[in-house]
Amino acid sequence: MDDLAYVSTAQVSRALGVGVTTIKRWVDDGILPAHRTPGGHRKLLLADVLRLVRENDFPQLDLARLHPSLPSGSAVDETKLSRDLYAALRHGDGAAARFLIEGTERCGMRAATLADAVIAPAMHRIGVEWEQGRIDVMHEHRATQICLESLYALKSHLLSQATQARPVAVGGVPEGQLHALASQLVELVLLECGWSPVNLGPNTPFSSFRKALTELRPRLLWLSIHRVEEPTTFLAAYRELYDEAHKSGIPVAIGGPGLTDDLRAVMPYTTYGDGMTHLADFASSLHPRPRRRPRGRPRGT
Amino acid sequence: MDDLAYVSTAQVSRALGVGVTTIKRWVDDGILPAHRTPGGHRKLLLADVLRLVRENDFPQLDLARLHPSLPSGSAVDETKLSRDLYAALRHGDGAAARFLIEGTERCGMRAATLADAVIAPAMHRIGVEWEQGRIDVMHEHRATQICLESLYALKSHLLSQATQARPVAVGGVPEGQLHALASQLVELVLLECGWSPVNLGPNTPFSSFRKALTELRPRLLWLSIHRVEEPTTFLAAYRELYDEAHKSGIPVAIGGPGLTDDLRAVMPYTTYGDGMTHLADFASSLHPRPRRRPRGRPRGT
DNA sequence: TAACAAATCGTTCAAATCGTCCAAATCGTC
DNA sequence: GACGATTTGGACGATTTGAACGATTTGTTA
Repeated sequence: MDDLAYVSTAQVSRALGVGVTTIKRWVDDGILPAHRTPGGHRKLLLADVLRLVRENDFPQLDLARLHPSLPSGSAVDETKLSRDLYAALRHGDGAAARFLIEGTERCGMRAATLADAVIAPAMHRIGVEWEQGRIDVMHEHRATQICLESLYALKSHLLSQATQARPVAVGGVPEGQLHALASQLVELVLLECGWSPVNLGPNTPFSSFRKALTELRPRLLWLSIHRVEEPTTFLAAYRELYDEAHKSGIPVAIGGPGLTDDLRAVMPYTTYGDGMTHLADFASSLHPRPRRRPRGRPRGT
Repeated sequence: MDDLAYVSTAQVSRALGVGVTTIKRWVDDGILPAHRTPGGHRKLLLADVLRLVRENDFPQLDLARLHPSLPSGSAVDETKLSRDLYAALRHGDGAAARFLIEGTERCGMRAATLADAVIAPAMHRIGVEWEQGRIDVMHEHRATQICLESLYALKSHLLSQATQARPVAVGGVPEGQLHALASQLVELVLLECGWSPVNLGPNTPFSSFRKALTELRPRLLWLSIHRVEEPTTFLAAYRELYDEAHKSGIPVAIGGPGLTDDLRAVMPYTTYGDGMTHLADFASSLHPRPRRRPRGRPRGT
């Protein structure tokens, strides 16, 4: 993996839940191997720390803190990540999948990219294998549950950093629709864009969305359409909802594989996107986030 | 955030009202799990301590000494908690609800108690208000989503204490059923009882449960039945599933408001419970956790 | 290149924890 | 209630730990 990853004494001390002085002493006593910079700073090899911690019974508060935040950008191979995630989901390895998905945040990957370039391809492959009869619905459900779990964990992370007043966005999956995964991804993306998403979840009637418009006064409405059973009734109910949103000046973002070209041609909407990246851009344009520049030495932590 | 995940033997001894030597002995006897520093100091995970306090009836003097955020008094008023949770859910205050639900873990409350005495009553009141037309489905969905989110966060906490090999349990909500909340609670309860739950989620066909039996070889199968649309087809499919589980010696635990007395009278099952406390007891009996040796003189023989 | 903030260095020293001993308290059984 | 087995917890010196200090190194910004 990242064989050449160095970590500092402070990082290790935080990860293991002991004091910095103790880490220094362990290095000096030869318990932990370390290299030295010409100036005398200790540089511990990540692999050494992990190995020693696992082999001996060292305390391990949060080994995840040891993983170096890769330089944001092209250093992360999304294709490989997606393939690894697929393999983990295929075998029901929840721990591995969680590690992969939650690791993307540390790598600085955007939630929209995680959705479009990692999770979507992996779940698509699962779906294809299911259609081909090579796996059971069980495997697809298990994979979905594992993804959901990881997404909730990511959301929890983002929520803990939530700060000022955020505009409200409301959305969900209309009635008859079951797939909660997409809506959960939307929630994550909007959260990252500075919104305060209210996910009404799967199987929500159109009337409830209208109710939410008047009660929550959102500045954005999203709908995830996975499949449309009866286009006629769907269209009628949707148009009613859209009209009400339009009257209040609330933009409506729709997406999902249920929106065929034919269907979309007769649907009014503010924006349509076949991916979360599009949604993220649209949401950001509605509510541009203030950005700050870090000062000093923002490495590590 | 979780900076104080590790506690010392002295802290635990003060919190539980026992001597330091006793804590050390418990660790050495494997009653309390702990890591060791290279110097020999024991490092106890706060979560491990809370779990043991929760599962056995350990003395619980003052948990606040373990962590400033813990409540000073050990008496937790579940009724008040449930009422507060209801109010938070009713108004869509996700942050408050999360705080209440996730706080129960720190109070040493068992997951089953959280489910039966806190979440179930609160959601029941929401359901009643909905039936009376005083709130919309929207509010019920929003409340469910908020609960789900908090439960996932709790699960994440429990999962982070990755332990040894655990027996596998499989379960979910059969086809046509949408309520994921109950199945999520089951997952949490089983996790706390030392199992490794695989939740197949809502809307899972009976055939997939059978598939899971042969492929995952679980030692427990759970089914959450929220509503039964067509008793005849339901019964036929269920019986087939039960027979297969029975042949393999896998116990079947069922529960949920969909199981009326009439229905249950013609259903075979290993155990039925109208609450998570019952399930927790049953699961613990199947897979007893390490306990202290019985006192007194060893039996003759 | 110079300036600056943050992180790390080496050192000291008080506090906490270790392992071990043994007496007192507690429990199950007779 | 008496007995024996077991658990408990205080005390001891030896060891480990971690916070504080000023001096130095490191990486970014101007």
